[in-house]
Amino acid sequence: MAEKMLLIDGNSIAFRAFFAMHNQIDKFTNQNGLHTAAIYGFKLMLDHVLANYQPDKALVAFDAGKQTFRTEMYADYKGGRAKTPTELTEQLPYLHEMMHACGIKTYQLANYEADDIIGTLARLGDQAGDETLIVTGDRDLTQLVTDNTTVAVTIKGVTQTEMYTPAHFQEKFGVTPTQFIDMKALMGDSSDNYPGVTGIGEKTAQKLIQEYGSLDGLYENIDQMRKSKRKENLVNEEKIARECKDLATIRRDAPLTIGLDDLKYQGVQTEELIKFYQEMNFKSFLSKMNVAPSTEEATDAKEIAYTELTADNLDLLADLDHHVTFQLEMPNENYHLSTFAGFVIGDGQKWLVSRDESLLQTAPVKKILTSDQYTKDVFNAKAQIVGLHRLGIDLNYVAFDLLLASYLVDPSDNSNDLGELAHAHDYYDVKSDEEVYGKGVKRAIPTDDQVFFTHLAQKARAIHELRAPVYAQLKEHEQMPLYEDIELPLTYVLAKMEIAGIKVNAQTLKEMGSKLKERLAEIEQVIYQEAGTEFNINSTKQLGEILFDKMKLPVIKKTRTGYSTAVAVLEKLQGYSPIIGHILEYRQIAKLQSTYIEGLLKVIHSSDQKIHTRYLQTLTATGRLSSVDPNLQNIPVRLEEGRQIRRAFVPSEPGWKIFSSDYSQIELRVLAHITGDKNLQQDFIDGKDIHESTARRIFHLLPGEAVTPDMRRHAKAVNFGIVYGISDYGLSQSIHVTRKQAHEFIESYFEEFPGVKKYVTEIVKSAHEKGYVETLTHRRRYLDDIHSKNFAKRSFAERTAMNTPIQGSAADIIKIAMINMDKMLRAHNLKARMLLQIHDELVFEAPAAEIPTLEKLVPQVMDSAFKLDVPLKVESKYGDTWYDLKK
DNA sequence: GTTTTCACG
DNA sequence: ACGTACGTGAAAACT
Repeated sequence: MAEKMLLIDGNSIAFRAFFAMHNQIDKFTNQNGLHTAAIYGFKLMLDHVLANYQPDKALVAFDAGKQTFRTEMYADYKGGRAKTPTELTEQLPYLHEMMHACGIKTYQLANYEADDIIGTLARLGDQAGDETLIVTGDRDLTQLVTDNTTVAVTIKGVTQTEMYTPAHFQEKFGVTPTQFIDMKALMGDSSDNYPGVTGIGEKTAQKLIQEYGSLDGLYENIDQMRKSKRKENLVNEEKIARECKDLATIRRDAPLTIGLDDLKYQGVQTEELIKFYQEMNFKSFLSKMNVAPSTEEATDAKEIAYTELTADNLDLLADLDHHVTFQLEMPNENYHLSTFAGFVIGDGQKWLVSRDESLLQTAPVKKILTSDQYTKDVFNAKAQIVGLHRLGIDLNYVAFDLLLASYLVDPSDNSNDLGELAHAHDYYDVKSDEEVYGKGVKRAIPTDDQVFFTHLAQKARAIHELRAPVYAQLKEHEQMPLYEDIELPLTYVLAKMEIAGIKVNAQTLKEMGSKLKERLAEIEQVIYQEAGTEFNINSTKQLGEILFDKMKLPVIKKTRTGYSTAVAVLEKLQGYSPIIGHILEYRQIAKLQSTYIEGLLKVIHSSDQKIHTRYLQTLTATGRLSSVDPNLQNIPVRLEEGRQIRRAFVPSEPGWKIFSSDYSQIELRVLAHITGDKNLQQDFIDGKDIHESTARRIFHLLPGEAVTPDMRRHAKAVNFGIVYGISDYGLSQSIHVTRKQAHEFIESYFEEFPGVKKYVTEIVKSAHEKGYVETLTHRRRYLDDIHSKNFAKRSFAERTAMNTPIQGSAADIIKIAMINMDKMLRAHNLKARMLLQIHDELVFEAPAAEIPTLEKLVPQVMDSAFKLDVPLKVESKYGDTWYDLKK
């Protein structure tokens, strides 16, 4: 029977793995100072391949040493290569050890390279009718491709590969795998250090082989070739070419001492692998296997005692300490709708668990959750508040929220899973939900009490035990005020907003929907006419074929997978055909229809005709909120057609209005404050139109001269660019000027605003030194790529270093305003409710009679949220729907 | 599950 | 020369 064989080029994969992880090389060492990055990367690759390929036979081939038959033939073969770093060579013996633990044979053969071992085995496999996959970091091995042998070459990192089949090979190189060897004979190989024929590179070699079929064919017909320097070289260097062909050819008849029968894949030897991981200090692999990192800790770490709480033993609650850990378990991440699976409550000594959420409504439990006599530690307080609210319980006096606090310590640690987050804190005595509940369709709460209750108790224990270390980190980062005075109080405010929800008129949406549907059908027909065929307009692939293959429109931009058909591209094609305009119109309407009409209709709660979004408080890298299920922070506003959607958002009570206040230019004001730039500050203090005054400065206008609309537009783009971490390229794209002009705008800006220039230099320098940047409230973001050798990655990190303090500080300010606003509404006994936050805007609903109060109060609270060196400006509007807002 | 596109600040 | 504007979420197509 045909079997599947996996052949791995050990040295080249180790090499790739080592350099893929090179920028983190110091992170990967074990207890004995052994470097382990290549071993780690190798295992990532291996797991990836095994999961996707599932071989019956497997082998990792290694080079035996520097001396091979090739170096005998040609002394300089692979000469001139830098010495392999010892940090890599020291890892090779352990790779053999790891492969053994993985149940995979390793092999090397004196005088031969790994390539030849693989070539020979692949031939044997072909003859036996096996299917073979070769994994390598070296493109040379693609010459082994046949109908039964596929070669996977790593692209970047180690898990991404490019699969070479005969067809793909042909497409890529325009020749067959065998012909490719002849190409190499002509063009040589600089990394293996053999020369080929003088003056012939890849393109010429390809052309010649395509023309003559092979090296032999070329030399048989060389007399007919017209006289040229190239012909002269080919004739003079025939011997070299033939030698190079020999060097380039991978042997398929190496004298192996093993055969196919020796390659059976044995599967993982679990105990051996665990021991190996522990020796290598591979914590993440260990935690995936549910094993603690070191042998001592591994013993019985998972054991935990718990008691099942029932209606009959509620008196146990009275014995609890007054500082408890609590978790209401909701299997669905949307806590507005999730079922309840059970809960755990305890104090570090004793853990009480139950599947019966109705026990929460009994007096003793309810007292603990609501009373100021008990402080509560939880994971995701907002989810707990909303979930308990649905059970009629007002959770209060939360002290520690593991999710929220961890996010402040490092916002990139933003897993919503308690187990995963604990693992990130090097705490392993708890599993992730995915491990216990499964994923996809198989996800389910375990029916086995032991399994479920253990998981619940372990989660609670993890919260309890991580409190001290996480608090310590918050203190070290000077983030206690951010946590205690901003994020934790904000959680209650957000919970209140989510619970309140916003009323949406389904009828309005449906009516708009049917009109849009008609228009879509019309435009669709027109497009089919213009294209001369029917196709799926939503498919970028099909659309690309129509526009660029069939209609031969010029290709403006390509994506990784094909033609780009994005708006910017289509706009450039406007003049070529009326179809472009129709496609743009179709896109716009289709977007409204699918995302906003149908999307919003799906999430209106039937019980109250409201939409209850969830704000994610622990997701963004900058400290902004995000909004999901649905996203209410991207409801259309810029174009009138889309803006109409807002007509459906209405007050939830008769006689009420929608009221909204937004910060004007908050990010530029924050920029003026943080940079201390006197010119920028003065413009804000003087209450100027900031884009206009920027234009005035950067275009050096005299007092009487007018700012043209174009000048203002350009200045506005420069201002945006400054906030984003400007680059001349980015600016040139946004305002359609040359890169040189964009560069001049930026230079001029920096001359006029020297404080901003100084800030840009200093924040990047500081980010390099510290590895992170901070906002006004000590919110922190780490920039791992700031030290990258990769220009693109490093540049991105540098722009981020500029942008994050600005975007993040603006987020801090509105968060403070929200907390203060919530207090004010209560202090003034107002019925008004805060419903939405859209980064620089707060949306309320309120009785008409309260509008005058809000018009004074909201701007007052928002203005004074944070004292900057420049004034904050707030503008308010109100109306009968979210669409109808007027000043 | 990933890619492309497009809605928002 | 490199290769992009900063931060998000959702839908649809494709693999």
